[in-house]
Amino acid sequence: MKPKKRITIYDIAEKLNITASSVSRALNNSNHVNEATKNLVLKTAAELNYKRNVLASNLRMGKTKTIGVVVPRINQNFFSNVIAGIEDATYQKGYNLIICQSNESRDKEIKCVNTLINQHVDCIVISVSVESDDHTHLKNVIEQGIQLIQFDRVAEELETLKVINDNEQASMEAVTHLIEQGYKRIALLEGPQSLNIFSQRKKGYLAALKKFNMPVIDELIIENAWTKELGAAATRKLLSLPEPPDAIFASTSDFSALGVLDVAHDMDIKVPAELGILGYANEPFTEITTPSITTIDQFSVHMGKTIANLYFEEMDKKEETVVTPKVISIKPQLIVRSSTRRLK
Amino acid sequence: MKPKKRITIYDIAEKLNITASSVSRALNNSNHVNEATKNLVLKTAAELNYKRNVLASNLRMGKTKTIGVVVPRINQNFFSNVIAGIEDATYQKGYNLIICQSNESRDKEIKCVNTLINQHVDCIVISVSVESDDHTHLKNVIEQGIQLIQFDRVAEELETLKVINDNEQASMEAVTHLIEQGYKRIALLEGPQSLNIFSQRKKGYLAALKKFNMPVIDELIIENAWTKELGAAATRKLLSLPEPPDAIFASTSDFSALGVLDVAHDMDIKVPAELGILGYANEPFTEITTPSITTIDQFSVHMGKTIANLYFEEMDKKEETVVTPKVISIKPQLIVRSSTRRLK
DNA sequence: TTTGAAACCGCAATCGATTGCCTGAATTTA
DNA sequence: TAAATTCAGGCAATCGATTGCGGTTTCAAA
Repeated sequence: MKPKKRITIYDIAEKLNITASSVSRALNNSNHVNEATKNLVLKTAAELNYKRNVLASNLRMGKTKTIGVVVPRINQNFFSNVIAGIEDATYQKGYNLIICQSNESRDKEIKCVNTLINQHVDCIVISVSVESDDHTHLKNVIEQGIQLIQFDRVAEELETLKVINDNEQASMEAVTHLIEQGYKRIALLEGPQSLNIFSQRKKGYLAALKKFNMPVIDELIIENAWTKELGAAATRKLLSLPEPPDAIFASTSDFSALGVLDVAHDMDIKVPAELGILGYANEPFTEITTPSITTIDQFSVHMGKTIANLYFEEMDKKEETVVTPKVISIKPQLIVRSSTRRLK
Repeated sequence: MKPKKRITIYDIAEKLNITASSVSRALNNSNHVNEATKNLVLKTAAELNYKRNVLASNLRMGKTKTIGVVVPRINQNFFSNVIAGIEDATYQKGYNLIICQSNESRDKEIKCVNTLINQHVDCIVISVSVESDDHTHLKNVIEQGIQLIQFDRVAEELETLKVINDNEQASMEAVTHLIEQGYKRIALLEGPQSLNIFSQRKKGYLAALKKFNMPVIDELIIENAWTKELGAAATRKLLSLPEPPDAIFASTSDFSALGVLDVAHDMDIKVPAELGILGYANEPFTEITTPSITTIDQFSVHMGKTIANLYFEEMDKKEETVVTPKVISIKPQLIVRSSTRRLK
């Protein structure tokens, strides 16, 4: 209960009859100290169990070796994996992570970003919320000279570092797979088109249809079906059409694919024979449903590590004048499982 | 690219021809400033878009309004939910969260804790790793005057604030349920007994058997079966016994229960008719397996909020001399699903 | 008009670490 | 031997916000 007094450089200085300046230089391995004194300082620092006061250092240096992360939800598999990846890579370099969740609310996102700016984090990593249409708060980050890295859901018009998935390509491959399995009427569950990831996935869907000269049927495209419940509702609607689809690509998430599967079970529709189901994100549960769900893996932990490494690379070359807003695109992988495999 | 100069209290002071002291007092709503000047300061602060420099304030005040969280793995459903709960509750009070993962390694756990101490966090929230047997690093936290809150997996001998589940009670209810469903030979998959949570669950298992005067059969208790793979291996061993069990309580996690289910499927054993399966943690996937898995919900998000609120309560009464190491126990809830329901 | 007490506000120190500048000593070069 | 470097280390300012102490002003009571 009596907070033990922490040892400062002044304590060390006093003990060795030198000034704090020299102690500081010794601890920072400056070449303006005698090798002998340096060793002496290091030795007594260890003896006294000295720990640098990070607060003081931060204030003086103006940087905090801290990275702020803003995600819609911490407890969503994709995001917690990305965070785990970031943590893993940044930890090794002695960086800390401050985590915020925007809860898909623009207001909270703005507040989170401002908090992080106030905390003087060295870098802000963000995946924007659905509501987020205006991006002045992100521009603020850049104006403050804080490195900004967007991932997954990004504001495309902002020229920042970005780490994204090639959603369009993945989506096209997914739909191609469905077509190759002989599905003829492929429905699409789409998410809010204001988010780049969802509009890209739609593009991929359209591209695949075009490639195979298949018609785009408007009634098979359902807007805003990005939760399990919305996915289920959309499925009921689709399956009651005069000409129902024979496959549903839940491009928004595996959760909506799960909603599709539930409804199929309820209506006694055979998957994959009568209905193919394809999700997105490779949530752990997709492997263990009956039938298991074909989906797309986003390499989320790897994505986190990539983000961290991108930051460190950018730091290393900070003196270079040419600043190119680098975009790293990770190619997701189609994981074919039982819910769409009806050939062979 | 030109980091906009931030406004300080000196800028405000200069503009208003007063000293920084007064500005500071005005901003902190001290009653040692004239109401008029206070308003003037507030007004110009807003005009100049002043933001308090948190680093300076932290240094001066010696506290950071930051809570450090150490968990074995961020991307494990239970922990990410607890974190989400903590974040939710602390955010409202203007606190930040620094997150670390120990990866179940004692070394990394120690390093994480030391980092958090160095960062002068106001509170450390931790769920210890499996490897963690020696707890001097936690004692350090207390010595530094930092509030320590343990949750879920706790070092019982340390007198700290704790938020835990009543594992024994939950486990007993679970086994009671199995017995009531008519299962006669109930196996237990147990985790490392060095962790309190696992030994408590074993106690509950034993207590339930005793209550119903059922014998404890050693060969039905399998040590160290706390992953999906280990759970599967244990199940193969159990089911090849001369007298195999008719129910398996995977007390370690739903993942090991999933391993059990997989093996049952492979061996064409009917669940729940021939084998009852009971897991722990109410992972999302338990609801969607075939059959769905009976499990125990730990109210993880609520647990996170409880942790945060406990901290704030403790802060409020910090002046009081009597410091009682409070323990909050949350009663988990048995969720009965298909994998154990064979009556009615 | 004097006294006393609030009420305001400024001064200067403090929280520790860092760093530019300067001085004196040691060493090298001419 | 004198001049030019180099090297070590000290001084003091700095990063902004906070706060104890003391001084000045204001206003009311005597």
